[in-house]
Amino acid sequence: MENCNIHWEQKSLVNELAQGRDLARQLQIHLNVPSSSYGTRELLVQKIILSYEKALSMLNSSSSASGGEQQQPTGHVAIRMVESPPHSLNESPRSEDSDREFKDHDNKDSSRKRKNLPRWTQQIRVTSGMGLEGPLDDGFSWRKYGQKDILGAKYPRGYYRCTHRNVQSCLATKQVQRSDEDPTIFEITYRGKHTCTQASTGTSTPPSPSPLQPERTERQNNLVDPQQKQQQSQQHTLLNLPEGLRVITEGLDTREELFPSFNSPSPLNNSYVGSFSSPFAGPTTSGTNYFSMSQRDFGVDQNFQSGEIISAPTSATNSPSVGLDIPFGQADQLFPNFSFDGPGFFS
DNA sequence: GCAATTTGACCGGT
DNA sequence: ACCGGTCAAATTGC
Repeated sequence: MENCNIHWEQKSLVNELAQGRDLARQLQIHLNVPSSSYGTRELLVQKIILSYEKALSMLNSSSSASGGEQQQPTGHVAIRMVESPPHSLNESPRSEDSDREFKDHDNKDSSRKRKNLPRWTQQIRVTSGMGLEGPLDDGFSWRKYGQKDILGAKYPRGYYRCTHRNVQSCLATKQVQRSDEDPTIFEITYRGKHTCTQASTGTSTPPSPSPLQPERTERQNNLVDPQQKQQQSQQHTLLNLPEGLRVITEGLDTREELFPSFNSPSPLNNSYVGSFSSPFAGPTTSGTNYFSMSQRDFGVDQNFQSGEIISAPTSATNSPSVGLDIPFGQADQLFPNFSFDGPGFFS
């Protein structure tokens, strides 16, 4: 008897999710149609949100008997995508970065300069209580290779590259800069797509959380340094994280599909379970859309405890090497955990 | 002892 | 010349 009930609920849930997906598709179409009005889009967004909210509530009521704190405990992670200035990317053959190592060898024809690599920015606000580990941990293994004081910036900028750069020539890098105004905000600029297969490393990278060490040049001892400790998960134990994830997509008129999974009927785990969180919770971003997603299906890092992620896709270019890539190829990087490999990371 | 981080130097673009 | 990004030797942590 109970099974029937559960089945029914599952069906409803799937239904709801499918509806949300369809709505999202519609929205995508609308985004591509310039004639589409904001109102229409807004409506679609509302519908999507509603749909996800329903789904989430179903999940909450039925399963998740554990605690029921599926919604939004104390922490939130808000992601804000802001379209960044066009940044005319002239594909000048010669470009900035000094990859001596690569350059010296045989870089003549391979114009795969880092300039051509996709690039976007993510702003993360860390709310009290949460270690910075959370938002700063995006599921990838980064290795710090530099730190620089930036002109006009109060805090130094950290430079990170993929740990597997040498072994797998993964050119992904990122920069972490703390906002001087809001020390709770970290601006993380990603560059390049991860070509490495991290999760498979035999040696389980210890999730060794690097202790938060204060930067030397800092003036505030309150805040911790942008230290990334990533851990690759060999097993995507998709724990249902109680955290709520607020995604603020702002000015996302990029025709690019940031969320390819939304419209791709791929049988994979595209099942995004999400719900809309009441607007009150959100910052002032007017005209932005909030998604609150439970992380269960995203395998989102549990470290995301509280904090807001305000992300802004910056100029991105297709990586020449990966012709068939998603335009921005960032969906999987912005939300590395959302894809397949959930950071199994410790507990 | 190894691996990651620190930190000053170096390099290239503007 | 300045500035941002990277390298690599030294240092630190595990």
